[in-house]
Amino acid sequence: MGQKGEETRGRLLDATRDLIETGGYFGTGLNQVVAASGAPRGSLYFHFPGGKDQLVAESVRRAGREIGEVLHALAETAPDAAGLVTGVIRLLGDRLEESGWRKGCPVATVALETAATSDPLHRACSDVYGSWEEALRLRLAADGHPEPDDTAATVLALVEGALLLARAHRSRDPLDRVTRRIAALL
Amino acid sequence: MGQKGEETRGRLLDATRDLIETGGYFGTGLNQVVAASGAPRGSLYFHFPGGKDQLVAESVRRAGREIGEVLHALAETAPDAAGLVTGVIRLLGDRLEESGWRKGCPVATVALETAATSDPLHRACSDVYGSWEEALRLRLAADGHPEPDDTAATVLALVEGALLLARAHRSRDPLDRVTRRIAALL
DNA sequence: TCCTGTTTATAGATCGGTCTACATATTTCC
DNA sequence: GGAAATATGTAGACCGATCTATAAACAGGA
Repeated sequence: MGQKGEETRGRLLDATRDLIETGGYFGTGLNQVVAASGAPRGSLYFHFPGGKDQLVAESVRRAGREIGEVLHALAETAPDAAGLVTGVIRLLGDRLEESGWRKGCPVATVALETAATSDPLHRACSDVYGSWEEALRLRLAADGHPEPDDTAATVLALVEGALLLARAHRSRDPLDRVTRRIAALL
Repeated sequence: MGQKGEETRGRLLDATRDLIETGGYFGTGLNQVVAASGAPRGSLYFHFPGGKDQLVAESVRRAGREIGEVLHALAETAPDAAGLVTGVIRLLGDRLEESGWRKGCPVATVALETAATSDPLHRACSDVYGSWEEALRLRLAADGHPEPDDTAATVLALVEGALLLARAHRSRDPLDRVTRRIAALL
């Protein structure tokens, strides 16, 4: 495989991740991916023989892993569950605003577009959300929360919904409002 | 304008609405719209000279109005805010499951895809979400809720997030979990 | 020379959008 | 009242651009 090969592969995944976050699965063309990554067209199909689906699925999983790591790090350092959640929202809000309302949740758009059509992509998105929810659940359970399962799902839904609304309105307002009311759930 | 013309126009909007709900803006081709509606290609550009953007924007607003009417009807009949929210979730959940996880929120996918790129589409999505939030806020205020503004935004985010997760997992589970925890916010 | 790992070039389909021709109402004018 | 003129839609072929995917050519080391 070689070092150069791995690097090209990584550049393709990073470029894909950036582009799908803004435009989703159908809104991102492989021409854009090739142009943004600097890799030649054929390399894409060498590294991802499964084509666009494989490329996007791996990008989704990679993005999910990255955010998952941030989540775990915050879960270690935050004083309580409320601090964890508000910390995540602030971090994601900063990223969203700095990117000009382009970068919200890297999974959401693809998840909605492919929910009913593509099995491998649907599975990738489902797995990522599952892992995030599990991270939340663990911290809630460790804190002795009475309903860790339902609350983890609810908090994840709340954060995803707030990110969606923030992008739709191009404003941090929904994130701020949700932050102010989150304590009622925890 | 004529009766026939209005009917063709409506068929185009309905077909578009169905298709974008499943595949989003970029995932829906005008060929599909033309095929599904039965209208010829020329009629599309006669009724929607603004092209795809105008067609989709009007479809989003129409879908938003329809759900808004359901929301207002439920706000009149539900005994309290909790009943209103759980009623909405049950209704949307039924629709989602019956459609094979295709029909969640008719606005969400387009909102995410076009948040940073298309102004008219972004505005249409933003307006629809704003109208739904306002309907919630009015009912919360009428019930004497202490924080109607923040809570309306939070509840809307929660429902949208739960619909997103339900589609991602192809399961009602997130909707059920959120329903069980919603009382803590109201 | 041959194989492995890349890269270029291109194929074939589909995209959104425009064009002209045609059918059907509706209005105008004698 | 009835024909001519105008407005309102319908219909589908067609355009260049772009899409994903493949096939053929290329480089460098054993």
